Amino acid sequence: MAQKVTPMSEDYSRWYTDVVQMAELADYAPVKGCMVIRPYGFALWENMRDHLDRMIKETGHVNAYFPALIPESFMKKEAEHVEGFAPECAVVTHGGGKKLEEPLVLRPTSETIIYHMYAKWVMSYRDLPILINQWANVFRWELRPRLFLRTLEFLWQEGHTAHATYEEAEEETLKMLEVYRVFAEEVLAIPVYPGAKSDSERFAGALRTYCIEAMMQDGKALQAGTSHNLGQNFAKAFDLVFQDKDGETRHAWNTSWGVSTRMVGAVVMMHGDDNGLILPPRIAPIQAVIVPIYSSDEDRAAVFQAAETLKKRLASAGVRVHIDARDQHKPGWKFAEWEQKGVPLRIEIGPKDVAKSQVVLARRDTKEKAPIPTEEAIALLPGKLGEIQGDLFERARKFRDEHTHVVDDYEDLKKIVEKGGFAFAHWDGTRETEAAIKEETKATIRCIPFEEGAEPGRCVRSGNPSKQRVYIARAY
RNA sequence: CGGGGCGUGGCGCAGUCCGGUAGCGCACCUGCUUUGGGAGCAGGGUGUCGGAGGUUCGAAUCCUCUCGCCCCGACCA
Repeated sequence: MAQKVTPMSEDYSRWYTDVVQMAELADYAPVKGCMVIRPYGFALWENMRDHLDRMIKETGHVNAYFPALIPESFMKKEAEHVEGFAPECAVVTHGGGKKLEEPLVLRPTSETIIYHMYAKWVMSYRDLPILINQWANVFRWELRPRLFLRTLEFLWQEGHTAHATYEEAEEETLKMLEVYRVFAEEVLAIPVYPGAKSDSERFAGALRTYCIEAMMQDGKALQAGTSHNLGQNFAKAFDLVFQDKDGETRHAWNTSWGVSTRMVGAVVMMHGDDNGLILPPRIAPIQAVIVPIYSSDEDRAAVFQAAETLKKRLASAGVRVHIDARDQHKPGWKFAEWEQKGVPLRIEIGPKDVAKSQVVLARRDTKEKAPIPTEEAIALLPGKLGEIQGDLFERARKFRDEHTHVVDDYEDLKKIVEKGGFAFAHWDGTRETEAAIKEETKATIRCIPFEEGAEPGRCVRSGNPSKQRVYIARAY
């Protein structure tokens, strides 16, 4: 630590990398494209994971674990799936000192092995639905890795369900997208646009893909979660059939949905500033850090006693508190370090405070700092954390709204995505137009919203009739 | 896979053009003074100069090969 991060305005990419490393969220591993998630980063991920896990369980799902090694032949059973994932698969060819008869793929996602197993477990409509989630690592051989955003191995949850009808599968797909929206907005304080992906952005093997799209502070889009209605594509490839009420044998309908450690990157890019990370209180590993200030031994003892008492009382009020008891650093150094690490609230206690039964409270996001009577601080702190959570979301939403522009002119669209921001424009719905836009602007159709912009118009690129507006932006 | 940059104490770098005792900052250790926004002084330890060959009396420096990483562009959560 003891260094400053590159200012966001100077170089956004470097700012991001600096923040991640200086906050000790992650570090580069010896293998290119791999990273180590450090304890502080992992604590953050655990908090995110625990919230989401609860939400997934509350919607009726159970956790299980499927293996990371998948027979290569499985990956080839669903045509689109093979084509989509083949280039980024890592393959194990040797084991036990011998060349394997059949190579094993390190899962890039687990549809194939999971539906193979479901096929064994399902006989009748009474066995449906199957609502399973797993927390796992997956591997995708990315050519251009970035900490948390794109690494060869990453952590995620993947839900895989099987249903008796199309309608039920579609309902499940949308239900989980909504879970993700709530998770992003209420837990991570990241506002998102939910919607559907265009055909060319669809998951390999899915009927339809839905997503939530967030806007980072450089105006680029980040896909924060996806939910797929897989139709019967995998059921057909893996003989996942059941006997229905009427005695007929039918293929099941599947869905899958996932959120990954990429979300950690989203939190960094969404809320951070030039002093480092800013964490939403709901997921911050430490919500309030107490920095004791002292010079003489007597002061030190008195200050620490006050700090310990305060810590106990706050902890019993449900606040995650940490006392920075290190002797080797001066208070100013500690202030800077905890700011880099994004701790929402800092509590300073010095001899003057002890004498007056007060503490100094400082907010990470607004930099506000003021003395406050200790009793009052204890009473108001949980609420303060909630207020910060809300303010972060509002600030992010304001930023996003200010950088989302309704456009009807192609030149305007080019300028907007170049500068950083979302264009909300009409699109004729064709693959050709989408490809042309991408070619000419490096921006893609991020999502087709469910309701907003559903009025007829003319495609911003082709001039052909359009049924509705879509979000277009450059993306991570 | 194309373009660019870089490998030298734990970290960040200088030294390489023009070969001649391997240096600086930070960090670390000890001591004293300090402590309300990244402390000061004194003392101390730290290197197969990414690797392999070669040229030379002598290579971090020159030559050949090689490995790795980072950044920017085409694909992806």
